[in-house]
Amino acid sequence: MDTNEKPANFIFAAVAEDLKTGRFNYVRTRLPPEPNGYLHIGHVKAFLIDYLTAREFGGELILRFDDTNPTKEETEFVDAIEDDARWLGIQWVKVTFASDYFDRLYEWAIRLVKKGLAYVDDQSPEEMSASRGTLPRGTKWSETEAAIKPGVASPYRDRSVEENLDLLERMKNGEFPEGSRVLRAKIDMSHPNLVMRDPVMYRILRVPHHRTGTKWCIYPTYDWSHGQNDSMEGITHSLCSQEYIIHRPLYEWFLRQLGEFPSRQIEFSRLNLTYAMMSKRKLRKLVETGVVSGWDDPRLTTLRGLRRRGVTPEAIQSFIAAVGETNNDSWVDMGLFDSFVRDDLNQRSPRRMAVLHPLKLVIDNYPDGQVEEMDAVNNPEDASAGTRKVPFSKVVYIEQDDFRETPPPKYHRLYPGNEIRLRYAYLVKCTGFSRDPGTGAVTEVHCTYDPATRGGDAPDGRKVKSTIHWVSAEHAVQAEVRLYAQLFTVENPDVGDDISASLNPNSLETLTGCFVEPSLADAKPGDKVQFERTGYFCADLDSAPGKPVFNRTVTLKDTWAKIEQKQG
RNA sequence: UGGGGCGUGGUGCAACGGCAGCACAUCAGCCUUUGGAGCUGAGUAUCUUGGUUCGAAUCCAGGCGCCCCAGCCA
Repeated sequence: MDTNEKPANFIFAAVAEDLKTGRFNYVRTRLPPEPNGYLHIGHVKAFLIDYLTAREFGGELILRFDDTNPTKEETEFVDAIEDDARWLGIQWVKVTFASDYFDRLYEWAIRLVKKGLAYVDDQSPEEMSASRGTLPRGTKWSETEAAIKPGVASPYRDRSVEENLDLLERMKNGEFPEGSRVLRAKIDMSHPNLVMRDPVMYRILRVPHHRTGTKWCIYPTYDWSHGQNDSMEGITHSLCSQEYIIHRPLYEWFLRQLGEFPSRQIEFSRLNLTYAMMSKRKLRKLVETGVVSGWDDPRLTTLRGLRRRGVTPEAIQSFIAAVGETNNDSWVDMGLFDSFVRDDLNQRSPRRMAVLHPLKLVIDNYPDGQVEEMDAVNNPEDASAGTRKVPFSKVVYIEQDDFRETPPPKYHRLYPGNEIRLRYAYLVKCTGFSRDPGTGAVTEVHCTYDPATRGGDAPDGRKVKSTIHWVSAEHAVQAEVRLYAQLFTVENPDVGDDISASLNPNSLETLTGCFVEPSLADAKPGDKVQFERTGYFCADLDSAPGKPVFNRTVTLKDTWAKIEQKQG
C-alpha cells in the first residue's frame, strides 16, 4: 500500500499499523470455508476481504477448508467452493484442510494437558450445559433467571495429568462411545464470557471423515482448530465475521498458553442483503423440496445462481467494494446490488432486439417479399463493438405493450394516428388494427411507413417521441425467455420457520413464444446481451443451437413503469 | 443483575478537533434512434443529555436504542 494513501477500510488500517509497529513483517490471510454447502453472496464479502487484504500488502492467501465436523461435510462441496471462488476472481497460493493438521493438533492438545490446562470430562452434554451457568433474565435465552449465574466446575475437572493423558489417548483409540467424553480447556468456570467457561476441544464422533476416513474418532471443535491452524500456517491476520468477537479471548488464550505464532483475529460485520436467503439450512431445503431447480437456480443468491443468471464477477466485486467494511449492523438493499449489475452489464453487453410478448405489425405499403438489411449499433457505450445487419420486412413483431388502442396520458408509443420509429428501420404511422371477434384481443396492428426515413431519420427533420424495437416475422428465431423476480416477498427470508409463507409465487415467468433477431439463434450458454428497452439477459445452459433460452439477469430501469404506476 | 459489538439522510459508506460528503433510492429538469445510458439540480442525517474546546459526528461522562453469546456447529 502507498503509505501516503489513506487505508480503504479499518482492516487495511490495522494491517498497515501491524506492519509499521513490527508486530508482523509480512501478511498472510486465510479463507476458511466449511465444505458443507455452496457459496452465496454472504460469503463473498469475507472472501474478498481475505483476498484483497493479502493482495493489498503484497501478501498471500491460503484457501483452507475448515473440515472439523465430518457429520456435515462433503468432498462435493470442496470442489464446488474452489470452482466458485476461482470464478469470483480470487487467487490463493495453496489449498489446505484443517484435517491436514489433525496429528499436530493432537500433539498440541497433549501439551496443554501436560501443563494442566486441559482435562477429560465425563459429563453428558446435558450436564455440561446445565453447569455452564446462565444469562440474566431479559435476554432471549433466559426467561427465568434473574441474574447471571457462574458455571459450576465439573466433578472431573481436577483429574491428574496422568489420568487425563490416559483418557485422551483412549478417547483417540476409540475405547469410548460417541458423546461419552470430551476434552475441555481448563480456564475459568465463572468467566463473564461464556466462551471461556472451559470450552470443549475434542468430542468423540464415530463418523468417517471425507479426507481422513476412519483414522480419527475424535474431532476438534472450531475453537480448538481454527486459531491453531492459523498459527501453524503462519497466518498473520485471521479475518472473520463479528460473531467470532467473543471467541477472540479464547483464540488468544490458546496461542499464548501454547507459545505459538500469535496470529491476529480481526472481525468485521457480515453482509446482510435484503431478499437474499443466506441460511445454508434453508437454502438446502429450497433445493431439496424442489422449490428451486437446484443450487444454480438463477433466483438464488448462491454464486452458482448468480452466475447462471448472468451476473459477472466484476459486478459482484464492485458491489462488495461499495458496501464497504465496518462493524455496523447493516442491511444492504438488493436495489444497490442490481444497480451494480446494470452498470457492469451496460458497459459490456451487446444490444439485440427481442420481442417477449409478440404482436404482429403489418406495414401495409411495404413491398411484399422485400427484405432490407438494416445497420444496427451493437453497443452505444462501446464503439469498438461495431455494428450488425438486421433483416427487415413487411411483417414484424413488436411488443404488445408498445401498442395501445387508446393511449393513456404521456404514452408515446404506437396508437391509431401516431407516428413512431422502428429502431434502425423506418418511421411508421399507425393506421388501424384488427381484433379477435371472440376475445376482443388485438391480433394485428397496421401501419404505413415513410420510405424516405430509412435508418430512422426523417429528411424533413420531423421528430417522433418514441422508438420501439421489433423483429422481422419472416426471420425471427423463436426463443424461450425466463423472467425472474424476487424469490421472497419478505426482506429477511432467513427469519421464521415457514419458508413457504414468504415465497413469491410469481418469481419465475417462463415465456416460450418469444422472437429474437437471427443473430441470437446460436447463443451459447453464458452469452450476455441487452434486449433493447427490456433488460439484460444471459443465454441459459438449456440453450441448443437454433433454440436459445435466455435468463433475465436484471431489468433496465423503467421510467414509464413509474409514470404508469403513478397514474394508477 | 453478565459479557461483547454497534448508533451519520430512506439504505450503505465517508469525514479521524475545522464549511457533514459519496453511492443507491426519491423528486424536478435537460438530452436521447433504448421511456436505457448520460447530464444538471433538489429534499432528507450526526441516538440523547451534559462536559472539554475559539470550534465536537470526532475527545470525556451519563443515559437511551439495536444486535450477538448458555452446540460435543462453524
